[in-house]
Amino acid sequence: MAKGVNKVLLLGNVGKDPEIRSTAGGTIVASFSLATADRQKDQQGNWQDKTEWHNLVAFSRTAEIVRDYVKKGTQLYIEGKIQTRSWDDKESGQKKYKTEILVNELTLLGGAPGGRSEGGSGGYSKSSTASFDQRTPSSQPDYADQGITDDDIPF
Amino acid sequence: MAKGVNKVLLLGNVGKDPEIRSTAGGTIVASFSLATADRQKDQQGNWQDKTEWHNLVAFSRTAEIVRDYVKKGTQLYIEGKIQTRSWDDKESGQKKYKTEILVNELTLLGGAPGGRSEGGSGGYSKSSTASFDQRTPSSQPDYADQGITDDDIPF
Amino acid sequence: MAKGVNKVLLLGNVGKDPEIRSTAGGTIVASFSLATADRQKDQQGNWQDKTEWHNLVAFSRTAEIVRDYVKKGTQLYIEGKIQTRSWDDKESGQKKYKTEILVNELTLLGGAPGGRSEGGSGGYSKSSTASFDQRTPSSQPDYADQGITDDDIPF
Amino acid sequence: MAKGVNKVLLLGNVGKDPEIRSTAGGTIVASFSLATADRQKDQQGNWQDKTEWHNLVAFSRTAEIVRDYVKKGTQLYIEGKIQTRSWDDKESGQKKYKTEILVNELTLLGGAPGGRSEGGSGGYSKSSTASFDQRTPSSQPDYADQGITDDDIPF
DNA sequence: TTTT
DNA sequence: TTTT
Repeated sequence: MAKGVNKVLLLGNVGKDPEIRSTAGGTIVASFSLATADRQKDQQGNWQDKTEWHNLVAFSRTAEIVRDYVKKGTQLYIEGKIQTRSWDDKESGQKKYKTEILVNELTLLGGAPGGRSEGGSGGYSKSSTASFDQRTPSSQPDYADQGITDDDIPF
Repeated sequence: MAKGVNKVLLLGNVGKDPEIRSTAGGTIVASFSLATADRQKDQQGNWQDKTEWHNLVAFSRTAEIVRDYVKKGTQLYIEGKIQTRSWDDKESGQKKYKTEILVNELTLLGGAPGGRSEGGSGGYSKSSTASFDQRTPSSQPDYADQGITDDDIPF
Repeated sequence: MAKGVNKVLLLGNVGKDPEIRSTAGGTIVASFSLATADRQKDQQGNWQDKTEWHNLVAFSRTAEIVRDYVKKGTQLYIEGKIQTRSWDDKESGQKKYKTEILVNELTLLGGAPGGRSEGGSGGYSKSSTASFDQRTPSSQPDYADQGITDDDIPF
Repeated sequence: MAKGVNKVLLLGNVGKDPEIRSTAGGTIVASFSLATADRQKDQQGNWQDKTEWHNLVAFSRTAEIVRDYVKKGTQLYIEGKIQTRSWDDKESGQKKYKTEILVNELTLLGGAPGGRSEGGSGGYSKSSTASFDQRTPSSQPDYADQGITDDDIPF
């Protein structure tokens, strides 16, 4: 029986090809960003588009679905929970925080140019080595860097 | 018509008395933290309680309700959206991020020791000047510090 | 300030072209059905698809969006609330109930064959006169039949 | 992987003591009604309270929690999905429909007069034989009446 | 009645 | 970094 509620619902487009890793214990981990577009009125009463970026993480079976079906541009509906991880930045000595959405459920909506029906055709690679999230500086909380073990997997 | 979905649902207890401020334009702003309790199985299969803390912010009418009815310990259900603000830390020169929940709707559930019907009796102060969230270091993004103007209010 | 929560989130496909009407007071009303697909394990442990049908109703601005962009097959995400209307069946004298989702927010996801960019091409009519929902017998609760006035519009 | 979304979130108070039954296969079934209060403006611009009643059903472990902790007046937050069952009314020969919320998750909020900490003291009985929902006429879809077998349990 |  |  739940004691509280911590639920997030997002519908938007994936910013980059997901990054797939494994923990020492063999659990698959998928990380990716999702953009949600918002239409809101500005001070002048004009409608403005505003994009909010979210950091998402998925484990195990959900991570496999992400690995197999999700890429840059994919339109996605997800349900998850908010989690904030913290760590000590080695450089500055400051405590740092990263808020992520742990994805529990996921519905593919297609919608991407060259979308999921594309079949992995040329000029496209899932094993992108490009840095996934430029917002996070060098001292970012990488699961590996933090010596994440399977104790940290939330189930 | 919405172009995406960015929705958060939280049910939990308020960590401290909310902090109430105003923008230069006179918009009331309420900031507070909310703890959501989670029960999940650990590696040994035992149920573990885990608390997740969320930073919430409310504006205008919703902020007034927070000011008038919400305090430390209040049990609350809220709906809102995720927003991440960023700023340059003056000390370290690093870019910093703070993820907050912008509260749109709020349902009071009572449940606080000496709850909302108490009427602000002794030993208790809403105008707490104590640092609101110890997790955030000295270089935290204060709306005032960042020269927040009414252009930043999201409506 | 809300006193309770009554929220519905649906993502699925529209079953028929929406039916558009107006109240005596000129409020536009859109009615349509939405199918949500579910995948669940049966007794033998096999995955089974199951479709659930929902009756949706939208008013005013939201109804205009439905009228202009939604048709048979459109993939849609909606937020709304559950409402059950009741009336006395003239034939049987029994009290009858119809549960509907009052749509507050709506996100178009395209996805229909000959989707929303089609532009109303041939063999297609919004002003379908076909009975909208066969599940409801002749004594159905039609807004007009019930002498719905603008007092009944929930805002 | 989900193919659609069918999600309901309710926060309100239980109308009567839940009705507890078992299927032939031994699955526990709990049925109860939940009232959600809404505050909305009427035509004159005055705030009006409006109560919406929902029929809820829970199975297995969730039904046990309902049996053990939920009674008339209990304040509850639930998550579930909408399901409409249909059957042929033996009397009138008409097809009838009943929309229910299948409860997946449940958070107790207490709040009831003589609430969940009461311990089942006198003058109070969970095994109420009183008709559960007066809105439903004599030809209501009872799980037993319909010869519900364990094939009908949705998992 | 939808859709994949 | 996405998308329309």
